[in-house]
Amino acid sequence: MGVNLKDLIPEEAKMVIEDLRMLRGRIVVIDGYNALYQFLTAIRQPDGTPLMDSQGRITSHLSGLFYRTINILENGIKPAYVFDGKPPEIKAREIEKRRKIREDASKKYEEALRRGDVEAARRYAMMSAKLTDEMVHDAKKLLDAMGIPWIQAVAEGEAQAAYIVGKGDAWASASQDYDSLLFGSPRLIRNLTISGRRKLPRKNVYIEIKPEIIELKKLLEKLGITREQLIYVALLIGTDYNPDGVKGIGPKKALQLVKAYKTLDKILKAIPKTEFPVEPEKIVEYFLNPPVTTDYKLEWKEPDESKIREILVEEHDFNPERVKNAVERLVKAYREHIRSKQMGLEAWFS
DNA sequence: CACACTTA
DNA sequence: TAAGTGTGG
Repeated sequence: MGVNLKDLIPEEAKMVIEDLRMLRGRIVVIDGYNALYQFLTAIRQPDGTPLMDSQGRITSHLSGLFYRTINILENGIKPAYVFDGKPPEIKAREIEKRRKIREDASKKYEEALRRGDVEAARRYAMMSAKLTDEMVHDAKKLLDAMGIPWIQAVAEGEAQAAYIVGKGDAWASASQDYDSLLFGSPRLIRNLTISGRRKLPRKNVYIEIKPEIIELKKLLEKLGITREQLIYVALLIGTDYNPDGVKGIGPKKALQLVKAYKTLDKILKAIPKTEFPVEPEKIVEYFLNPPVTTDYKLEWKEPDESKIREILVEEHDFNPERVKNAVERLVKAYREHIRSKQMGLEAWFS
């Protein structure tokens, strides 16, 4: 589930976005896997059943991707999605851990359904949700039809996003996870792909969720550490490459330790008999120099209405009226915020 | 999560 | 205009 830096981010390093239009004209690289997974888990009936077409194929991820992307475009934000490639070898333990969680949740889901506990069923359905290759494939196809660029990462999407933002080809990365900060993304937007109101788990209370920007430079300044040291902190708390972290060390102690001992060598000496599934040096190296591709281009194109209709209405039984309305909004947003601004003089005279 | 519609 | 409800696929 990524690195949990939540309790370490000082208020001063965060900037709450009151209105998405504040990001007008900015290019944002969205972690596609993270976004799709969120839609897949969130867009469900009360008992946990996802949206499905007449052939029983799940469509929750497509619904979320479609409408949310249009929303983002209407606010003048230029989205690009990045998708994970082959997970690195050092992630094996985390992947196995997730598989186990899904498996257990799947059993509990069936049980909950049997005893008629709708709320529990929903929770376990969310936990057992798996994003398949087919779902990702469908999502890419839909993005193509919408004219939205997507990038295939070599390995970690968050690493690729960080690279693109670092190079200045985009303004920020967007994900619920903090990993892109460790990979060096200068700016991370959280809560971009979730709506304004969200139900607190297990409570019948709704809270306002607003997008927020975390600036890496400010974060490091406020914490008084370097990016390398932030990676050490993550290592102590737990990352995808050592999911259990170090026993007995939470965010607070981790930061203390890193500030006290400063170098990885000394930090490791301060926590003797700690075992790591992967050598810590190797994990640090991966965050500092992950495999990325330089072969990408960010280009927005005119949406192709008939292709969109083909995918959503014909293949997946979306309501034609709803899709038509949404495409109208999409085309309008494209013309207002994207085409006009990326047209050079050349296009004007042709 | 988001749309479409209702309610006040 | 804001918030509540039912439903989407």
